[in-house]
Amino acid sequence: MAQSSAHKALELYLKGLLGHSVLDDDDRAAIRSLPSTKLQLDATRNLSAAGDRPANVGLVVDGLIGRCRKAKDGVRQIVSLHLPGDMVNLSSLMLAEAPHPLVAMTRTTIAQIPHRALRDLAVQSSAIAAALLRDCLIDASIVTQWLFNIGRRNARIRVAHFFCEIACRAHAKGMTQGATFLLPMTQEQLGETLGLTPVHVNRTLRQLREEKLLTVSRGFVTIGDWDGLTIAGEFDSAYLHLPRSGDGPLANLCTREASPAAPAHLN
Amino acid sequence: MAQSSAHKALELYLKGLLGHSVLDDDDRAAIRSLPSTKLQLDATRNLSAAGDRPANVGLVVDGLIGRCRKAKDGVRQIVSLHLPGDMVNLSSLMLAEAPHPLVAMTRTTIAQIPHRALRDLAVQSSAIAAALLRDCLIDASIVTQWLFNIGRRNARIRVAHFFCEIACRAHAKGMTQGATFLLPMTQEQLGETLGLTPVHVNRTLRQLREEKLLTVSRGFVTIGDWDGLTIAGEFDSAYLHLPRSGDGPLANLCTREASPAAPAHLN
DNA sequence: CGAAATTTTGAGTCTTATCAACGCCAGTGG
DNA sequence: CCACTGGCGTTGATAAGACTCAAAATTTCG
Repeated sequence: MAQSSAHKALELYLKGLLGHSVLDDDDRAAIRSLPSTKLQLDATRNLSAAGDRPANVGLVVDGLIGRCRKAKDGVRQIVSLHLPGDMVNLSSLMLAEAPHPLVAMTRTTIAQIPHRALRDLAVQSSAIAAALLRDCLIDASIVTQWLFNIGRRNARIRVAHFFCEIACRAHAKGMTQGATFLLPMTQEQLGETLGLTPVHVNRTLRQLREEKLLTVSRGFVTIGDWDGLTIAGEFDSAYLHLPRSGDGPLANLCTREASPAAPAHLN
Repeated sequence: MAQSSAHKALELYLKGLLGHSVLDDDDRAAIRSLPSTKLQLDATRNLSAAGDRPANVGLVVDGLIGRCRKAKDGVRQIVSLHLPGDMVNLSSLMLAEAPHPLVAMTRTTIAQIPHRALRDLAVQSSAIAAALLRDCLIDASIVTQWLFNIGRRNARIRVAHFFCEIACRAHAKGMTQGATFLLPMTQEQLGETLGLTPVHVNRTLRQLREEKLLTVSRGFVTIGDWDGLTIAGEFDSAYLHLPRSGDGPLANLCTREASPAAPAHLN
């Protein structure tokens, strides 16, 4: 199972790249055969730095991982979240930076891919280089959206928007079942992501539940009213750069405007 | 003056690239001779979108410009600021995205550089490609820092941190005179940048002024106590990826820890 | 089953937002 | 030269949203 999961994650990652970039058969094969070594991150749900001067990028195989920044007093802000099939710290390939510590939200396994291997690929194939770069830029686009949300929107909009985003991203990876998907985060971790206290997250979730928009229970999110949630979250998925509806069966959740026809999968 | 300023801006931009990347003489010459056309942005200090599907990137020649995101109700969040010698929308080279509207904080002139020209350069020289990429990633690093600040820090820290950052960036470009530099932003624009209301910005600035840390008047910022300001702003310039102290006379403002010896230029 | 973590709820406080008014300053036009 | 104007900065009063502290209820896990 270990080896096969890393393959599955690479396949997922490749699928993501194909959503915004064109890669020929050689490129695809090269990505599929990228070498990697497994790394298990703590079941303790707590902070765990992964390498101080990373010589690897991480591919999430299983679980859920975030990058975070920490203030001296220990307060944290999670600045990005990575589902299985997402790459973490890809930018470390090109920019030597003090790596943001990683937080595993739950027991998480990562396939570490050596910088060396990815660099070789990027040199061989400019299409792969471009695809990786776009992946970085999309990450940045998401951070920008989060900045907007936290800077200008109240707790209810923030929380609703967040679940819209994760729903879209999970759906694009085929990780939703109907209107439900797994999101193993505590309310404290949600707070660290959304710039809120856990108590306020709790109250906001209650409010959204009472409005029949959304239920969160035991790490599972169930969306009760997709249209309502996108309106509550003022959500427009464009910044995620997912393929348009025409591009595949998975895309119809994430049309730019929450079109009435969209939430077919939410029944 | 028109033509020469564009040259000066390119020179400044090149200097910035050299802070984190190695470029040989050919590369430098190629960048210096990049073609551009001037664009004047409004003196009205208000929103002005620059091109819907940009075929250019923008190089700030003069003035101050921001990217922003806007909510339906018109509330804005400025997600990045660009001083003269900074590139705007560089990521549009590689990622076709709904361009963030640009806001000119004051009368601003931009040298528009065609995508085509930059792409050619990047293809010719992988060193240039890498340098441009790093520039994008540094932008993203700044956005991430802002996300942290807005998500987790109160108004006083945010404001102090912001002025530390701008001081460092202006200083790296040789745009400070002693402890003073130009920052032609209204308090409303500061609020849109920091996720605060203009009224609260005003009160926070007063507080910092009373603490003798900082004075803002008529678009000029004067730092009264650099060490105090970095402490108040919990500032560590690492995320800016400016050259270290050893790399040149301009760098000593921005040592990672606000070392007692650092603020030589602030006297 | 019991311990620890997490979620939920309540009460009170604080930071920040909102609303409103006034003063200052630069530019304009008589 | 001066009144007028509009944008911006400043200040006050009040309200709202989010935080803090605390404790109880629930779930998770050994």
